Amino acid sequence: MKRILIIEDDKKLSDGIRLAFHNEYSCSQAYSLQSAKDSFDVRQFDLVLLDINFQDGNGMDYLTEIRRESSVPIIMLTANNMEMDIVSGLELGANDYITKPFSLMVLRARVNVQLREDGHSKDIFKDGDFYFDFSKMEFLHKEKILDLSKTEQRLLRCLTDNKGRVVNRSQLIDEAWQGEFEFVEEHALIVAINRLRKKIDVDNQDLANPYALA
Amino acid sequence: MKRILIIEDDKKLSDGIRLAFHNEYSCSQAYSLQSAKDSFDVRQFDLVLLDINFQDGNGMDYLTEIRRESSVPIIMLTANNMEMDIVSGLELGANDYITKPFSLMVLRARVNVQLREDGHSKDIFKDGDFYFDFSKMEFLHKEKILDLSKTEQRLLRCLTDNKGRVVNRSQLIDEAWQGEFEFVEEHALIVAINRLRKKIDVDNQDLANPYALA
DNA sequence: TTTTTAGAATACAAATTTGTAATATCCACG
DNA sequence: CGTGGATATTACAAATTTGTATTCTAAAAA
Repeated sequence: MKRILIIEDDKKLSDGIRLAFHNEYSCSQAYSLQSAKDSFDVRQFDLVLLDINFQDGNGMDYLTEIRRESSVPIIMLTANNMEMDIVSGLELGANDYITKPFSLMVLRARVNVQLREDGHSKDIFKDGDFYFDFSKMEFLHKEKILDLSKTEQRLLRCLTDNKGRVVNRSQLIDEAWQGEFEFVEEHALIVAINRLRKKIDVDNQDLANPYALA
Repeated sequence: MKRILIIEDDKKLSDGIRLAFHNEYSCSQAYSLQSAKDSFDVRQFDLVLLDINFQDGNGMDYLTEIRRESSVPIIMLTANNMEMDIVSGLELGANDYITKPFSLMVLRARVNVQLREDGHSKDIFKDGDFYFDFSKMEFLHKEKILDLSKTEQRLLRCLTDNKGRVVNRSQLIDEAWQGEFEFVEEHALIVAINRLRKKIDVDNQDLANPYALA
């Protein structure tokens, strides 16, 4: 279960969030900036909800501090709906900015967006028995790890980015050899594709017949 | 320059956005769903701004349609600030949802979040002369491409994810060998790190002295 | 049917990557 | 100073990846 750190001095609100997320996420709570710093390492979390106004400091400063050492998704959660606050929050590295009062449903939806593994995000591809996480270099078919070489990964990326489409050769070549293809003959692509197919070993039409005449 | 497709039937607004983005992004405009479908291939864009209410259909349906074939970032741009619309927009695969009226500054900030390459995003690391894009498998040092092997990439990922910190061996081992390390002796890690260092060839303290005793 | 052509499959050598071992270096501690 | 422990470096062989050549197959054209 993914872990969320709620840094929010309004205990009612904080508890409400934790309760609302109870089934989906494992929440930890800090009621002040200092206690957040003392008790938690943001790196241990998959997402941080961060308020701005605290007795003991400014959440925006803490945002900056976090961003110096981590790129954990951060959603600012605040009553300040001043344009400038939103803009600077996002520019300082926040991933989203929600102004109070907000609905827990909407908050949940926005949290889900940050944590999505549903294939709607750029780097995760999900289809049938396949699960590819390009950013983690994790390629699964029915839970089984596919060990792909670098070119295979690049080809696969090009194919999944164009799911349902016929990808022509030059596209695949561009993706896999990025400009260094002058030194290689086109037939290498065929072989590379062939090897990729063998590894993923499917008759999945999308992947098995991935390109057409250039 | 990154390309944005604005699908919005309010021409004033659409033009306003294009104008506001003029210096940063290259915008194309569609004033109806049909013209968007006819004239553009969303795949050619880095981001889509999508309204919901059109004469000729529902933006939400088009969102779903796009998501069947592409994971291009999509920001819904709409007067509907009904909770349920927001929730379902995000669930259907939108990356953000902005309700009209909105400030162009805020819109810009939210667009920038989606397109950020500033190292605040999970998969891009930027520091000094280094630029690593893990999701694209692109590793640069002063514009020069670093050709990293699979384990090197994984180790680097572990190190950049923990920038500024000392990473202990077991962490690196977990990241690079993901559970298959029983068959390998620990010294392999040392050698792998060594090779990585040689490739990135630096005395950058962060990277050159990356781990401590387990 | 035969021919032609594009693509698939196999084989093999060159290049790269990877694990292990052997050796060298560094540094804290006595 | 040395010695011991830890890390660094180098070397080498095994495994993997990759490019090219060759053969095979299938389907369209003649």
